[in-house]
Amino acid sequence: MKNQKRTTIYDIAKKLNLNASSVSRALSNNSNVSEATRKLILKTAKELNYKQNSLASNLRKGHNQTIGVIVPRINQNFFSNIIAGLEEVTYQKGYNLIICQSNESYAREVKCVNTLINQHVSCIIISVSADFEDDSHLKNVIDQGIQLIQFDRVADNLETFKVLNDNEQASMEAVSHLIEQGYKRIALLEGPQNLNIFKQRREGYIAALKKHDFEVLPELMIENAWTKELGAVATRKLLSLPNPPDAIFASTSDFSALGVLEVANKMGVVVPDELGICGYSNESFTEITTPSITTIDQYSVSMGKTIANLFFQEIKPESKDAVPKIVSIKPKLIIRSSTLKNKKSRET
Amino acid sequence: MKNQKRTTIYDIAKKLNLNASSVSRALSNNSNVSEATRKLILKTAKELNYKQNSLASNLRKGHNQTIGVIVPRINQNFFSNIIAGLEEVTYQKGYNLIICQSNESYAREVKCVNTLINQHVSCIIISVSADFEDDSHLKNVIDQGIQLIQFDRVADNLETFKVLNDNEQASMEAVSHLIEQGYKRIALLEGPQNLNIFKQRREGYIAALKKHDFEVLPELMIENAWTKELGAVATRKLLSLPNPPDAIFASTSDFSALGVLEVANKMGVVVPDELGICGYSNESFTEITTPSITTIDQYSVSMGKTIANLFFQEIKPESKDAVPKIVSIKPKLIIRSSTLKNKKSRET
DNA sequence: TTGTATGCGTTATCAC
DNA sequence: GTGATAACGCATACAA
Repeated sequence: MKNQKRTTIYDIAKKLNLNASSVSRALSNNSNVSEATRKLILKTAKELNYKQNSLASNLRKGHNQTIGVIVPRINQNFFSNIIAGLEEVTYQKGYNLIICQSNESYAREVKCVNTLINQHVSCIIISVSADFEDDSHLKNVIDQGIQLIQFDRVADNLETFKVLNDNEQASMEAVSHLIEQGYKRIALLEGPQNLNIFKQRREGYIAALKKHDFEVLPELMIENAWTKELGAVATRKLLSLPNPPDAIFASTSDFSALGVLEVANKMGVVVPDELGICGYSNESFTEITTPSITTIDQYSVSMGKTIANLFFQEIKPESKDAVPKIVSIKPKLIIRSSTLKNKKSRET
Repeated sequence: MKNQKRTTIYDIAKKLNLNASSVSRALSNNSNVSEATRKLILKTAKELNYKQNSLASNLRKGHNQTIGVIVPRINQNFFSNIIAGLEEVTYQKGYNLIICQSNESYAREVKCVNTLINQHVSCIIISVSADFEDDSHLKNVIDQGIQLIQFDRVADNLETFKVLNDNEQASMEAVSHLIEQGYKRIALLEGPQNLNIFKQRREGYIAALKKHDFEVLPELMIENAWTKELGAVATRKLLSLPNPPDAIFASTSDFSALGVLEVANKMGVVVPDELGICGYSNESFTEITTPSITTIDQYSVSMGKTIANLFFQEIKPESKDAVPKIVSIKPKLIIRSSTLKNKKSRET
């Protein structure tokens, strides 16, 4: 039962004294075949348990109903939601997804790109790794005639379709919210500045401060505070300053914000009264911490759907000239207890 | 730049006045080619930006360096961790993953299986959907000569490689722990009994009760309590019993346990003193709730690796007769505050 | 070591 | 409406 040969269209043809081409036509279900033979063919195909060989079909047709996806980490909420959204749409269209994770490594990202090129996928959807170096591998994708969509973390200078969050706007709203709540010294936890998203969040932070005539204080901006642990380290450092902040915007992630919260709790710093905390991403845990954490929702599942729809509506139809388009999605500030200084009513 | 033809081995051959077969040999890098021509070929391959067509290669070779994965939901912690683990190992081996999600729908699961068969994947790794009906589609996989590995939620009667958690054992330990903590009436929140995992967890529950000479009370076993919302509903029902439980084992998931906790908090029932709570899965939020939730860790990432290694070590090597093997992984009880009735020291 | 010939399973382009 | 045949790009058995 192991190495048996699978039934092909030839087997069906032979059994029915027909030609393989007729079988192919009948199965592809669009060309000219008499209704009678069509039915006969479908019937015996089922009897013989025929399964098409997509490899052969795609080779012949010169294209592949497959889309490649490269993300830094599959099991990170944001990305697994993106994938879920992508999969939802592509499945409906009969397309398959090949998933790769770069593990935040540039070298591995390059390898993933090459594998997907080899696989002749019709599109590559990518969010680049943290140690992103240059975009030659992405240029290569385009040179090979494969569509490219970047999302979230992108190579800025490369002209491709992009689906982005408006990080700057979101960041500005978050900081403005903190200011409106009466916080006076707002610190920023940042991620690697070679990634567009973190640059934009910094810009939003600065813009909000300036808008409200606040000083931009370098000592309140901590560069490498991406994880929970690093968020905790940064918080200890910040709170021991002679003039410590009274709010921390963990623009990198909710995990970082969680690190902030845990340190504050341990040190007996009352959140939100003595310290406001805002995270980024709306991880599910943010609503069940004590207090619950204000954060920014990126609509990740629906973002995944948007990306897929972009492909099917704008890129695939050859009719249109695919002029790279940038879609920007406005994230939403979710206000929770960790920044509600003035309110008595806390949800948690 | 769009519909250009990609360079093939023929292009390289032509340029060097060689035969395509030599190029093929040089690139596949194992056969007999003189070192000189090999280097020459590799050099011009790079110059012409040659990328192998895996479709053609796989068609010719009759197999595919690709593994198909079908999970109920990609963006569920357990499954995305499994996938991350799988991907880690398969990537090292040069294999690709095609990911599909059944969305807990049997009909869709069948479709996914068929697509993967068409793709000629060399192995299908599956955890079946909640409304799993029968295993004919899985039998089909085997009939087509494709390897099949089931994990976590499996079709019990089908003899295939399986990687399982020892749910019964874990469940028994959890309930025993509750009993040892002094809880006297322990309720069980259950999932659909057509899934092996939930049946086993029930059995573990019953075994633990019997072992400690506790009565098995049907009114304390709530059948459909899978989600946070349903967990909450079940809890309200349980706590309003004339003789309510003093502990609840949410064997379905941590989400369900979270529902229990939230209701308890709202009703002013003190956890763990008046109500012990134990969940299942070790979702990241369980350690940051107040109080933190006792739960069971399934080692999901490493389970993914185990599954992949099973394929590469036991199944792929044709030498061995692939006798379906069942690998059982022992989950770990993570004891946290929500069940530590007797202890003064709480971590949270 | 290199070249020749053939086939993997399908679809597309001809004829008839 | 149906059949014959070539081709997609690559790998391999065989001959040279």
